[in-house]
Amino acid sequence: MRKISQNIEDCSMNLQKKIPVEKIFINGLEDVFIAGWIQQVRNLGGLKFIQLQDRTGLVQIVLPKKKVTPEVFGIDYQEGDIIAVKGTIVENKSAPKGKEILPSEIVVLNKRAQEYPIAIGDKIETNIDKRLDYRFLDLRDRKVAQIFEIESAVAYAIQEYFMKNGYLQFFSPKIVGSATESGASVFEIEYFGKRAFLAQSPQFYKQMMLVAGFERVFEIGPVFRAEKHHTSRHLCEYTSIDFEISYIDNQRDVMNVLQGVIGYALQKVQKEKAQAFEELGASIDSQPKEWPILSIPECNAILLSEGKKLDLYEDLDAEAETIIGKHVKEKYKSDFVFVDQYPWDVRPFYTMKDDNDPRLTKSFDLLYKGQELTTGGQREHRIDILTQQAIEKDFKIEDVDSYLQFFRNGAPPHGGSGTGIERFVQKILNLPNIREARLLPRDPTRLHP
RNA sequence: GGGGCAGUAGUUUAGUUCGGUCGAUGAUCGUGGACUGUCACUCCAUGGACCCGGGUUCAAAUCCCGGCUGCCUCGCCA
Repeated sequence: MRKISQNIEDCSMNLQKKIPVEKIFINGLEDVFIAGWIQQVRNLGGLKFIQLQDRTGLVQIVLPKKKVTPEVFGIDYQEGDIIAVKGTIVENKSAPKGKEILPSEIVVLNKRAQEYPIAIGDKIETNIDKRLDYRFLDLRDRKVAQIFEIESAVAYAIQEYFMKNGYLQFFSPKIVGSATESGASVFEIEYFGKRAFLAQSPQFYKQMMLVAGFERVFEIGPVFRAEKHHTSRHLCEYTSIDFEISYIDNQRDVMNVLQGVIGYALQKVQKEKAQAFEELGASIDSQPKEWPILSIPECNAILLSEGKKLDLYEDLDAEAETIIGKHVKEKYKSDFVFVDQYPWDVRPFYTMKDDNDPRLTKSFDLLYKGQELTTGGQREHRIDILTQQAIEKDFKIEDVDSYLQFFRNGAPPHGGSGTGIERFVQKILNLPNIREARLLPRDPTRLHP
């Protein structure tokens, strides 16, 4: 026994064959082999309890002095130690869920070298910035880990939806040579003596792929924004879910895809991560079949009735988004609303203008629970109009020329959208700060770890 | 980029109003001990802190100035 605990190589246990904690009480197992870290030891003298945690859950190991070997009983177990346990499932009324593990053998795979630098669990809530400094330990808290179990499932559901619907997944460069889309907000880097930038969006590459003939493309990847915003909903680096499709009649086709993919992801994650939602005390409300669409003029009318006056050609501010979100929740029982026909003044030059009012566009925002989740719309594919619009937005033609080049050779009518996955997860779980939904956030002051 | 508030043990929190009673509170945690059914146990003992720099003063956790850091908020966005 002692030899084993000192040398894993000699261990008779095959660690890769350990059983996930969530699976030990199903399938009528009698003997189990599990491994994880010690979440807590409760020592009652002649009786000890170890709460053992692995990725999938928590289980109680019971150590009655008279029923386990002196070796197993005598080990100085501490919170954070990594142990492997062979044992028998025993039933006991006072055990959690009525079942616990009586160990025949315990191997300490690694002892902790210090106490935790942050508090894990419900007793004390450590501040978010300190938790982020020690994110690897913060994630030992199931409530934190479940956020990323959900994010992982969301990402997978989205990929699955797109793949099933004939989209091409592609990967665009994140080091780019020009920063035309939104000059002020890019990070500048040095690239072998040349100026380069971190991609602020895959926008141009998505469109390039459509000109190439792929018709339906998507990418889930990092984007970078050099904005010194101090808010609970912005990051300097986040993960963008982007898609772009050809042969659309108008922005409604983009909305349909968006409702399809977001709706699918919600439905799937709710089903597959039911346990996580339960542990987090979160749930997803059912949504109407058709998500409401409100034009900017319609939104203005609603805002006016709520006592808030906004210029027709102005962007919705945070307060306005909240009001609209509340309105559609009450009226349509929907957490989602498309705000359509955004003003031209607040949209990029490649946005297609509205057919009837050139001060509006064929673009929209998708609001989720009163906050902007997605921006999308139809893009201008006609080279002469696109060129004109670039000039209108004060671009020098030579700066956008490589982009305009796509459209000189024929581009189909097209559109698409971009969604921040962290914001999506934040809103699904009603997290107070987007940093909770980003594993290792980058903001204007945080660069580590 | 603007505005507001804050920084006290490993974590968290009281104390700052009105400088002295602070040799700094409580919880959690660590260490030592007791306990055979705990439920992020209980009980006993014990350990550990005023963000950094300058200033005012007989005296600074407390007041002033600067810096750094954090939180909230607005703008902008996803």
